[in-house]
Amino acid sequence: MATETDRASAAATDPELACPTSAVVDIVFSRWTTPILWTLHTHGRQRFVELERRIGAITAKVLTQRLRQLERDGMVVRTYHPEVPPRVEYEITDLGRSLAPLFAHLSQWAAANLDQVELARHAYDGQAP
Amino acid sequence: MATETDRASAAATDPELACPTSAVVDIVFSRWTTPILWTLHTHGRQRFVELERRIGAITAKVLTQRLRQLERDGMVVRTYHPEVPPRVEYEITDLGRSLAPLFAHLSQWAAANLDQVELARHAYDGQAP
DNA sequence: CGGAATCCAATGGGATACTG
DNA sequence: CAGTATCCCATTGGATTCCG
Repeated sequence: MATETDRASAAATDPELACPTSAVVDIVFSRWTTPILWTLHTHGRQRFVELERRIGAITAKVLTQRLRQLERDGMVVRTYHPEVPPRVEYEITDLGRSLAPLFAHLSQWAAANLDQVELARHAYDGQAP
Repeated sequence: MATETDRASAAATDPELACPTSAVVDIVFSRWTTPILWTLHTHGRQRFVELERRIGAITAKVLTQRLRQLERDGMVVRTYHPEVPPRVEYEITDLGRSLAPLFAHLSQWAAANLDQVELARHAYDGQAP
């Protein structure tokens, strides 16, 4: 709900006016979302702890938050198994999988240009400390 | 400088271990960077105030910060003209322009799938408030 | 196990005022 | 004009504890 409210407040404070990609960025490129989607994509359906361990540096709290957001955006499905101990599994959806070419494009750009960024940084840092 | 230090601390706390695209995300998809690059790409070389006005909601402080970062990463060149009043022009570099296909891919994905995200959100919000 | 709740420190970003 | 400096608030994220 609150669709037009969202849009209104977003248009008031967000960069969407100046850039048509901003909406996607907020959905897909929030912090930790790419590692989560990547892990779910490459390792398939898995439990909460598995995700936690594979990603490594993330805390349980933040992982939960990001998974909730991804679930709400339709990128991930959460399956709760009422057992003892409880078991929860996460899986990437077709919508989430549709990002795969985009991610490939991204890592391709990285492979081709990341060293140029490094060079630019060294040049910038080395001229006026 | 501090390259290996950067890498070490990044590997300790960042999601790079789990996702090869994280490095790019930090460079390209930080807040406000896509509107800035988009504006520079579509309107060409322009002054600080022009950027400020076109992007709209951004403050001068934040715009300066982001421009500095983009300059350091080699995405933007800053040209200072020592006049009165001073004049500063910003322009996108070839490296920055190399992101154009990626941005196109992004907005293409948005056009095709953003409504699905909306639907997922409504479904999620409408089931268990 | 998979969280939710609480507390707390760090960071980011806005508003304002000032300067070369 | 193009910032820098300062203050301040809101949000984020970490650590910890507790629960079904």
